[in-house]
Amino acid sequence: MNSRATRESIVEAADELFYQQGFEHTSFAHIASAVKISRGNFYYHFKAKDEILDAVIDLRLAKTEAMLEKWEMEGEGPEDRILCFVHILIANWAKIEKHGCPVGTLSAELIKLDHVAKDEATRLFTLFRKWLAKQFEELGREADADELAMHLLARSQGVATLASAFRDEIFFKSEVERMRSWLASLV
Amino acid sequence: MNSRATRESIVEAADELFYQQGFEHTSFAHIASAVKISRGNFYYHFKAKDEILDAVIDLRLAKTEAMLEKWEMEGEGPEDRILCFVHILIANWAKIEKHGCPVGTLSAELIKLDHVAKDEATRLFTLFRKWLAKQFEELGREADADELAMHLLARSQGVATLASAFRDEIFFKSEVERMRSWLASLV
DNA sequence: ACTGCTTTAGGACGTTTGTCCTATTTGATT
DNA sequence: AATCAAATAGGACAAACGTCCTAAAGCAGT
Repeated sequence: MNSRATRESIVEAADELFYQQGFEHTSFAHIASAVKISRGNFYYHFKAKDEILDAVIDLRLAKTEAMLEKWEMEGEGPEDRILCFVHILIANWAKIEKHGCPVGTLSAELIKLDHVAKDEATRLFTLFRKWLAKQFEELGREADADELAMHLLARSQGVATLASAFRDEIFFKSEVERMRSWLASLV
Repeated sequence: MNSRATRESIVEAADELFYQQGFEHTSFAHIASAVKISRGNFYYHFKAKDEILDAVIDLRLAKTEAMLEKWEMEGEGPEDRILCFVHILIANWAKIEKHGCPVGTLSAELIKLDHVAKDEATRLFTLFRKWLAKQFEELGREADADELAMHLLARSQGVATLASAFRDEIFFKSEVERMRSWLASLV
């Protein structure tokens, strides 16, 4: 098989498993059996486990960038685009309930492990931060755009954490509604 | 040494280490060297690692209950007491920056591991939830007391997550200020 | 068919993990 | 001083971990 194709299957399987069970708890054997290749073959594509983590983060960064660009096209105005962000929470509720927010939980785990890639993981947050700030600027909030972006980001994180701890969809949806009305109150 | 005293040192060392490096990443050897006892001696006090986790959660539950009771005495009114909650964020900033919120990060890790004790960890959240709801009731918000409690809890979680990812004390304090003015707007 | 590079399989390695076992020490009671 | 349960130390154990090595298979271009 093509080297690139195998590499991509590894990264995608690792991406999924890191999200579902965490980075540290996911072993090479686990990824190998998911991709259906031998353990030894790994080291042809990656020199170490940390390299897979880097590749996974890069993949997530790329996917996120693509998603944000899509919203940039779709949303008719800045408020509309920010609502796109709020609505991924609802769209991904089933996964969030089971495994939390993919950005927040990875970042938290790497911070706890004091892993070298923890700042790389934070870049995922930065992507959303910058994008949201841009929307708030276009909304006429040049002065506090970044502050508002961080505020919304923080609320999403909190909602994801608590909703998955309590497995409470009612709370989840009521908080999303709260964010919408908060957003409406800004305009 | 007294059996109880040793047991307590183990639990306290484990509590600290679980917070600093996570439950899974902390090994028996690590706890043992912190308490300065032999690895083998562990199994006189605990049958398995999970039992230490249970003991750690129980310890945190007890400490939290004591703290909430203290606030119940100290705070002059419900608003004052809720402010006590908000202010632990500031008081614990140094630790939060390094290791996140002790409640949220443990809960998130156990959820990710799909660990049997994950619901036990959620009880820590429940403690704060019930206590906050009680304060909001006394504030005259009987109708939506629990919703407000969860809202405040979620915001604290989000702030802790983001502040530790970005190591940003400015954002941290501005969000705490935001919570205070939100609280004031309720009265 | 042959060659040479790419890709894979499978096992060996040294460590570390949680767990268990047994011998020894400690300390209170007689 | 003798006794005995409580408490500890230290090593043995299999399993799992990340890593490395080598031989074989796949697959082009000639």
